[in-house]
Amino acid sequence: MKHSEGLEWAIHSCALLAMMPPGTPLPRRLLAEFFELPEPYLAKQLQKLSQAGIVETRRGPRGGYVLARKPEDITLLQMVEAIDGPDRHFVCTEIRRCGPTGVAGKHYTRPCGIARSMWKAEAAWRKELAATSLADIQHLGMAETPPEQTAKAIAWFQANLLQGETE
Amino acid sequence: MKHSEGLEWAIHSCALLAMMPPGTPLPRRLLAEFFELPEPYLAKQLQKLSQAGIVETRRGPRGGYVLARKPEDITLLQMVEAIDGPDRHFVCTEIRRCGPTGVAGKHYTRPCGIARSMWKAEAAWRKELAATSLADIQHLGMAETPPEQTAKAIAWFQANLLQGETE
DNA sequence: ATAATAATGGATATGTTATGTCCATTATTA
DNA sequence: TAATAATGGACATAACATATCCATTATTAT
Ligand code: SF4
Ligand code: SF4
Repeated sequence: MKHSEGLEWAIHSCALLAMMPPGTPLPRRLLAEFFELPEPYLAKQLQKLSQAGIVETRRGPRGGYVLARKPEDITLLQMVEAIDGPDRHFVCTEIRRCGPTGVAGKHYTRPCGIARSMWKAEAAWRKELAATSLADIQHLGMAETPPEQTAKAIAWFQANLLQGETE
Repeated sequence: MKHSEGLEWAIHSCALLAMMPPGTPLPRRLLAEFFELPEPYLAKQLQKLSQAGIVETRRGPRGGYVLARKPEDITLLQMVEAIDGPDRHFVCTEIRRCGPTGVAGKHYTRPCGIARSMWKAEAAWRKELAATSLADIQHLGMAETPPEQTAKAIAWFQANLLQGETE
């Protein structure tokens, strides 16, 4: 019971896209290089973000990924569900119809106290995620990160984007 | 990202123990038979519950598992952590020290906005689980389950317990 | 004491999912 | 037209959940 690593990568990618000046798509090659991640696998996560409508893609030269909406309009829940799916974590397998005593099956057809309690807790989790936007995450990060840090990262990307250009 | 099936079994086992009249230990053989689960694997989950101090064990004939505390004093969180462990679901792998730009590593040493937002949501989940007791779960279930259902389950166990006796 | 019951914990096997890689295709731009 | 870049399917590998087995220890009844 832990989140996939791909989720971490996806959120980080979004956070990066959010801090780039608008109108500059980042190709996944640079994203992978920046984080030192395996590019083909990162591609999977970015595809999921794309399918979920969180990022937009530009194909061809000077293409890459851009946020589809403003950071304020992208919630943590949307990113999490894009990668991990919308399914509940606690699954009721009906555990052989809740006991062998025949009658059981008839009456336990609706979710019982166990499932509902677990799902209620998940709802609290989702609510918190839905209340957090990508912009909120940025602000939290800013409070701890010196501004020149952000500038350096942006500069790195712009330099590497240009490199492909001039050669 | 979903809970192990073992968790479902463990909670169900606790719920059963809770509705049994006190002082009657249930051997795992009957628990497994009741739910039609593989006994050796269910044993693993019960061992975890035992190690966590949620159930107590009686070895030998007429032995089995009993709740270690009153249902009001056993929370859902305790059961979940007994099975799935206390670790956080979102793990920060430091993702190559948060970027290649050298400086990054120095400043990002503390959890950033991403990790803290994810962990905040998990805290909400845990809080909800901690606020739910085994007794609460029982009451929720009672509201939907006819009383004769419970009686039948108890009777089934007592009959099977006696069976071993008389032979 | 002895035999039977029952949990324990280590070792091991199997299956499923997450992780990682590769490639042919499509779309876009210079 | 050539180069860039995302897409999606197929595939390989690693990690983990699930499942089984067995020797051991503790307890109770006889
Ligand atoms: S008791 Fe509840 S959680 Fe368990 S199988 Fe039945 S409906 Fe599902
Ligand atoms: S940015 Fe935050 S979540 Fe990501 S690796 Fe750094 S501290 Fe961990």
